[in-house]
Amino acid sequence: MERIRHIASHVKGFFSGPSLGGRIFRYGGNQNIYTQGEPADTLFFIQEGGVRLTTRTKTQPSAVTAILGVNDFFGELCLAGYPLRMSTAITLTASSIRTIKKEKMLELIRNNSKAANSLVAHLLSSVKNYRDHVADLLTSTAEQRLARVLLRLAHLDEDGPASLEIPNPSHQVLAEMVGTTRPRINFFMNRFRKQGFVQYDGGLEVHQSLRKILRKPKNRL
Amino acid sequence: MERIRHIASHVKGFFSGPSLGGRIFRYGGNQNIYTQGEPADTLFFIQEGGVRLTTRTKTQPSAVTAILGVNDFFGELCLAGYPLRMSTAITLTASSIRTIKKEKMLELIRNNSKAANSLVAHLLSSVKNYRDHVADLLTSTAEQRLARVLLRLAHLDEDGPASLEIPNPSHQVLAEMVGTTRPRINFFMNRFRKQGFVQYDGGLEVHQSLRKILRKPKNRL
DNA sequence: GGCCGGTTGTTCAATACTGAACAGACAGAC
DNA sequence: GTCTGTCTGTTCAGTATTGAACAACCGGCC
Repeated sequence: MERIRHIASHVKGFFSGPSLGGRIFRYGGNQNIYTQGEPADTLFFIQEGGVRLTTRTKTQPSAVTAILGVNDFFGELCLAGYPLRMSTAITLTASSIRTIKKEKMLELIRNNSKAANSLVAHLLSSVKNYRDHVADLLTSTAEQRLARVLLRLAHLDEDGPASLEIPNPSHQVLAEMVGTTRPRINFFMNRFRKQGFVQYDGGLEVHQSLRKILRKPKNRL
Repeated sequence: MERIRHIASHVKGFFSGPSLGGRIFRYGGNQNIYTQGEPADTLFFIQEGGVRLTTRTKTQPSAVTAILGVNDFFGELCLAGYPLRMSTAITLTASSIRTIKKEKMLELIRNNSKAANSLVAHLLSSVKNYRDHVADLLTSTAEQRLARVLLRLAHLDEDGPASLEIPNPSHQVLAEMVGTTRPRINFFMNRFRKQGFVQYDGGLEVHQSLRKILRKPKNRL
């Protein structure tokens, strides 16, 4: 007799099933889904593609707080009663995204314990991701953070082992993901190219060898 | 007739009630609760005091990924099936902390929809906090991040309006919270003192005027 | 007393990063 | 075509930050 040992992957795919009845929207790359400050009463669920969440603050430049892929939620903060979007959601690539009305979701998690479990599982893994991201931001150099962002973007299309074409974000957007300036991004990208870690023929191609950067200690030219 | 509009504060205090039956432990300041890598099968809930979560990585210095206060959870990742602690939990001040067995918690959220709601509400607010933290790390200077950490620590004892005594963390720990080096912390603390933003007589006293630092643009000596 | 470990205070050269500026490429609008 | 906007590529002076080092202070301990 198996006891339930944890909330986990056996419910992870729950929201990709057809049981939700929400509508599905298709977007091109780099398209706005919602904007910070708009009224918020729906959640979104990524069926295909990728999304970035950007947060503006008063005095500071804007920052990309999350890079999301297939099976990730966003806009979920409206469940906690925030009436307005806390960030701006923009697609990274062509995406298909399911919308779920907040009320429908609340009803689901009240009446369907599988749905509740799935939501909790997602939120827990989301918390873990953010924690890792914070640890990364506190300890890594800008170069390493850029490497991580590129590898993350590459894995949104995950398959090939050696190298991957990725959605082509502008240096400005990369700067907001990494927390640095555009010239700095340009500088690092050139260096990555010279070292053969990325390639630039039409699209951008990220090699797995870029992982070397992550292991590099903080010094040296 | 009121419909339920969101999961929120009406269930936030749920876990501070006596209904859980978990044991309550008391700790002094700066005491280890659990260590990264240990087996994980309990959650913790802060009744009183404060806790920091620290993450070690292989090559990098360690980083403080969360500063938690009253009514916050930690150790919750075991619910998602991680068998080992992903970080080290250490008290900031004398604290009283309720432990809840993972199995008990799973049972609770299956059978008690109020408990499930409370957990989801907590996780959502946790996600929001992490998002804000990430945005902060991406856009602020080390000086501003230190100011934020000090203000956050001050609010753990929240009451007085003008200035607050706070638990006295070493410069080394502050460095791990801010993501910089100890000499840098020392430099900023001296500057804060000269500007009258903090005071140092026995304990550390943080004035609300420290908030000015948060509004300061990036330049100038 | 002396020793120890952990702390603060401080210096410094080497390195990382910012912000502003300017030029060229390219694509769509008119 | 030309204008406009957005992108890459690049330079640079000024500023911020690192990492290592050394001195001094303290509390506990033997």
